[in-house]
Amino acid sequence: MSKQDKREEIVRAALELIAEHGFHGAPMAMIAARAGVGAGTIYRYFENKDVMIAELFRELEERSNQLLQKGYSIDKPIRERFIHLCTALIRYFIENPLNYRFIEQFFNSPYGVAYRRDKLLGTKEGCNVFKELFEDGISRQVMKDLPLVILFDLAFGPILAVARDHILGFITLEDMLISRTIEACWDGIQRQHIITE
Amino acid sequence: MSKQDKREEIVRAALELIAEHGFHGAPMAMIAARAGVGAGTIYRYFENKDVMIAELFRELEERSNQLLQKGYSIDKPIRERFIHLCTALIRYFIENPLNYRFIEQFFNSPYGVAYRRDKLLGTKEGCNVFKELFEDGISRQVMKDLPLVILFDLAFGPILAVARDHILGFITLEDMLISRTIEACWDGIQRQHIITE
Amino acid sequence: MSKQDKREEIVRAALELIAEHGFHGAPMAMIAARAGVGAGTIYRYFENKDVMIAELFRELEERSNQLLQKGYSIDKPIRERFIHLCTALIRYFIENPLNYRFIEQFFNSPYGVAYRRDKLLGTKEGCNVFKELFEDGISRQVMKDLPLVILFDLAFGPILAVARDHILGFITLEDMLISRTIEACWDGIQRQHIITE
Amino acid sequence: MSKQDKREEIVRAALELIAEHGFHGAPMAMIAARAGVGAGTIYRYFENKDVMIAELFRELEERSNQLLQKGYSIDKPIRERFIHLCTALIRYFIENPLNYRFIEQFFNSPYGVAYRRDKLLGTKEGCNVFKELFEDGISRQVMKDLPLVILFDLAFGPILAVARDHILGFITLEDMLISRTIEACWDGIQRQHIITE
DNA sequence: GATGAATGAGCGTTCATTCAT
DNA sequence: CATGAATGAACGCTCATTCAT
Repeated sequence: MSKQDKREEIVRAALELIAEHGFHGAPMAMIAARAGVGAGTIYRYFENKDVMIAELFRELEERSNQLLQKGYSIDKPIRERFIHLCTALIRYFIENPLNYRFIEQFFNSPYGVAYRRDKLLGTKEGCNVFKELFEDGISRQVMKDLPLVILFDLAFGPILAVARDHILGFITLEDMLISRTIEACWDGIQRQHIITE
Repeated sequence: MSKQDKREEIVRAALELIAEHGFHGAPMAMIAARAGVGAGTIYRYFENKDVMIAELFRELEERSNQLLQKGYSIDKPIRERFIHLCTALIRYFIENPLNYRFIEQFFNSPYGVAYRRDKLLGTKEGCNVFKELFEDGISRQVMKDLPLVILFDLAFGPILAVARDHILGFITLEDMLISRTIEACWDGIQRQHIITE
Repeated sequence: MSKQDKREEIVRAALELIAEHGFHGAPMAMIAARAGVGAGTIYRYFENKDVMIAELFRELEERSNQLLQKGYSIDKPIRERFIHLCTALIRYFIENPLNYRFIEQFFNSPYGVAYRRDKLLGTKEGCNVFKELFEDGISRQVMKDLPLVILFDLAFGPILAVARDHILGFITLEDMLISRTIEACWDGIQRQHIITE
Repeated sequence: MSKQDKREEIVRAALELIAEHGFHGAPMAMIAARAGVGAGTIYRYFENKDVMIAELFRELEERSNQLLQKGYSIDKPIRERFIHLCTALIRYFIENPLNYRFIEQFFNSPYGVAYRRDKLLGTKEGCNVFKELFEDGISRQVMKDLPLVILFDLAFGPILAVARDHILGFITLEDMLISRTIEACWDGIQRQHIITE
């Protein structure tokens, strides 16, 4: 097995086990066993468990970011762009439930808080299409003029929640339902128009 | 210290430590120490750690449910009822950040999944004002005709998210912002009217 | 409940629970609960758990000794006396399985070793009919001229074993079988006669 | 220290401490300390304490069974075979007092009861020379026609008892005494002949 | 005197990490 | 390098004993 393969195997095993059993239910020895490597070997690739988890997340994020970009164009209308991104995101979660579960674990942990702090407040910019979109949406007066953080919450709150509920089997998200859910999110985010009875 | 006080201290200590460090970061010995009691004492009040956590959640839930009901009337319009409940909920979280953090931990754990399963699918009814409200909203054609689970996600997703972000210091939710956020949630949930440019 | 009654209840509860679950499976709190007294109360009657167990044994021994003496006469032939005592002993065990189980536990523990040391080597004499019987049997040349300890083992070894196996349900000791078992013990202990084909 | 040595050390330490202080008086940490290994190391060799004890017993049993078979022939007379086995057994116990004490502890515990149940009632046959011998003895009308269980008790009851008393220092079993004790056991078990004064 | 809540040392067991091979 | 056996601190939990009421 090549060095790269070995790393790949460790990452895969860790993702699976953490997604299935949580951080605390996935001992390093078990991860090593599933990866088909020695327990000590993991430490050649990752300084320790925390670092491994953080790096794993980073890799998932990168890959999912690339996915979101596919077919995405900054030239299309805000609404279309929003729907495109959200749909892609839900699809990604539904098709990769392990990834979803891992990401969920990650966010609901001290790692996640630090990560979000960096993302929202820090200078670690550049990579976030959503941020761009929301800033665009606000400045063009298509979206509500709310703090960015809240727009994020209005979008990601429901999206993560429905993905979770689908994965847990509480609902079945077929295309129509995904679409209607995202429309609802959009309704929450968009600047409301004058309404006539 | 009276028996009731001791239990109170344990509950407070557990809540604090679990909120701060998560279930796994809050060993029984640490909880005991913070409560100012012996390690064995906790087991006079709770059968084991799992039971303690479940009971703690149940108590929080009960108290918060009572709070939500205050000033709530089934006779008022759906929208008003929705805003009342959501506002009360966000306020409760903001004013009791430890409770929020604990509840968050609880939901993001096997306990929480089982709990949600009971709540959403099971027959364990009666206590949930939100469920009532959403069913009412759908049948009166005020809310979108989406599965209950999704309406829940459209409401709680953002609410929990903004509460978290406030508690983490990413935003400051003053009254106006709370109000506007909830309005946005409502926009997502309500059936959209015919719009004129 | 009178003081004497209370003590009685504690003794009964301790006997039952220790017989059923062993010394380590019978916590003081459980004994107190079954006796219907407070946990601290036990310590008014017994200095600690060890002392309680020792005293419990002493009481059982005394009562069983009295039972063995019933209908026993030093004037009857050795063989008859042996059979009388052994039969009474087996009967006692069978009819009081809890007592048997407790005594067994006691002997198979540090207490039992110390007790036996006292009984066999020490000066703590006087109360033991068996010792008298065996010494009598040896001096009258009816029993084999073996060390007292070994005669004890030849008699009690099988008796305790069959009682145990009856209580565990491995055999059913009806009268005939008891009688034949004791005869076999006697055959082992008695001086063997000249044999003709 | 090699892997095999380490296991050996653990087994030795466990045997010693359990023999000396009983199962409950031999904590895993103490066993580890005496074996000169870390506490967790034991669990690399044994799933848990119960399994360790059971396996330890199995190993002792196997070795002692092999010992008993040495020089044993099914073609010799019943009596001779009986004496051979019993002598070997007592010798084994006397020369390995720790093994004796451990085995005693084992039998006087839930493990032992289950084991005996299997051995006596179950179908787990094949390995037991004594059972074979007794069945042979009965069918050839050399031994008393008593249930197998009782024959076991008549033989093992005294043997275990004298071994114990030797180990505890209550008697000293030199060859002659061993021989005479076993003869006495045989007298108890054998079918008695017609006797002339 | 009687109580039973409180104690905390001690238990069996786990697991992130190290390091000799 | 890769390994996986070894480690030991830390966990959840029990229970003999104490002592304020």
